[in-house]
Amino acid sequence: MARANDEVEELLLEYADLLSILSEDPFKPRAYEKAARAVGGYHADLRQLDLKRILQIPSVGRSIGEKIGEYLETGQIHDLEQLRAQIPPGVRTLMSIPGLGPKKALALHQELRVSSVEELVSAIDAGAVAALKGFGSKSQENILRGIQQLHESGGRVPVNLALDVAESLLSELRATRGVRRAEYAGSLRRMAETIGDVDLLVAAAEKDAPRIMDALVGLGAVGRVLAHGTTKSSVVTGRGLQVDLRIVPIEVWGAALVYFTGSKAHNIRIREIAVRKGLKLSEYGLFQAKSGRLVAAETEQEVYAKLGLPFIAPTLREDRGEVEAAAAGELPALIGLRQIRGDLHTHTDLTDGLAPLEEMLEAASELGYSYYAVTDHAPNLAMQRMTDEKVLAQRHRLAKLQDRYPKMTLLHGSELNIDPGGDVDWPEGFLSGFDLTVASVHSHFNQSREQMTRRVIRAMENPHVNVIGHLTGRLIGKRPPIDVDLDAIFAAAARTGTALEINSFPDRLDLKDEHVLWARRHGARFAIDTDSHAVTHLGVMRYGVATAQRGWLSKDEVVNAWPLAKLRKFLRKGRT
DNA sequence: CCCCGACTGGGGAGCAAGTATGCACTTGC
Repeated sequence: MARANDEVEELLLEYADLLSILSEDPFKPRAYEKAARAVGGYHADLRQLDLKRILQIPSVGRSIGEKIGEYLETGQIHDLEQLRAQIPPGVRTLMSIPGLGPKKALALHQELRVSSVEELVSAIDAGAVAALKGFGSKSQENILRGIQQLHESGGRVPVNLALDVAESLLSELRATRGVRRAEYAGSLRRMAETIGDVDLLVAAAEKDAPRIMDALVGLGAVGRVLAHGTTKSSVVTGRGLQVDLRIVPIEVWGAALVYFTGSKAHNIRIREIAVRKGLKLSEYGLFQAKSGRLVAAETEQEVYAKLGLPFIAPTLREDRGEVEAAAAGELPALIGLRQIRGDLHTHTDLTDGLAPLEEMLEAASELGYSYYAVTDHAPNLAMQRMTDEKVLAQRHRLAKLQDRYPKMTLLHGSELNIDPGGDVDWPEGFLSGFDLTVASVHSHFNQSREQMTRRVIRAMENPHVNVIGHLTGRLIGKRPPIDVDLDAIFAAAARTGTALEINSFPDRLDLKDEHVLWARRHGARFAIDTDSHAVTHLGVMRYGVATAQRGWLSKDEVVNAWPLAKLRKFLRKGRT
């Protein structure tokens, strides 16, 4: 994705890392990190901004602003090149090994001339690392394990997998004597798209803590124990996922939950508010800075309230402006799973789904939906072997099945294929026979940015295309997103009355949270769909809803949270 | 380095665990 913001974000992060290795001042790299995130998450494209406007981006001051300007003009940053000349790229990679920070990475580079992961392994094998001050045999073991872990998974797993692990561990912990409460926190509670490690939080009395920790490390799913303390332990599951457990007194449950849910950036932000109010916030509570008197700790609501803020939903806690919005009383009324009235993108075994129509409908009706769209693939995706006759027969069958579901309106649709030129299956006359259509890119992913953008916009301009399915086509960890001008597409979506899908599949999550945030600024509408190919898939809706929450959506912006009449009007796209 | 509230400089989150070291430093959250 060639958005200048993303490029600059990456360069600033690299600059921050190199500074943290070379510089004594810890605040300097932190300033670059903060600016990097601010630029990456900024709504406007850097290339459209002059220096004056760039300086208006929060956390970007004179020095960083000039570097951004230099990059936009010349394609590189002189100061960064200088740092790169001092530190080989491999040294930065060393810092991604768990247990190795900037100080130790620098020591390895300076003392042993180690500048890559491979060289580090050789140095350990040769016994050179053991001779180094600050490294012992245990450090070496940890480093070697860290390298292995790094190679195995890139370190992160899809959110659904982490959730499964967390829920099964929690149910065992909750059955342990002395456990008053047990929840997951961290990026999982914020429902980030991938999870690096699972954070579990348990409330228990101090005397029970050692036994609970022993219970955790003894669980069947636990493979390796990284740390085993009385209030804090870390283990790795058999499948390589790290799980951290903290035990806190029940009296400070709320403060601890806030703290361990994060994000780090959100915590720093609310801590700053505390400091300004003469308070001190930690995982043990909110205190008067001077007297040390406890102000709040039992519930998250109390902690936020004493900071002068309403409760902020975990999915918003990314320091994307939620603290400011909360302070101003302008938090969105977030969409919730219960507000979803139907699914608008699903398949059956008529094409590549696994379950017959009847089974899908039965499962959908059990979810309490008030409408449900069947959208099997259209003929142009040849491998699906769809024909006009088959799809018309399905429509007839669906109409007959409607009698069984007095509370759920059955909608007949299709997932159309957007061809390289932006055309879709079937002429207008045939398309008008559907209640709705979803149109998606399924091939020719490598078109130029211009072609791809034109292609998608052309599809949106079709009066019979209602939803753009999984816009970027990414498969997390497998296939990169297509290269398109998202800004132009989001604007066209709003203009043409075409909904943007939030595909709920955990390996897609497409649009992703940042795109949702971006698209809603254009006034776009969204459809949170499961793209179900089996009965069990209908349940992934929760991940799409979480993504929508992370994109600040309220039900007004989500077409499948609308009553049927309002949805139908939207689907007409201004046609009469 | 950025931000803020000043007016030329101060503060930036704070804690536990682990490791190596001899009570301090690094890392990670």
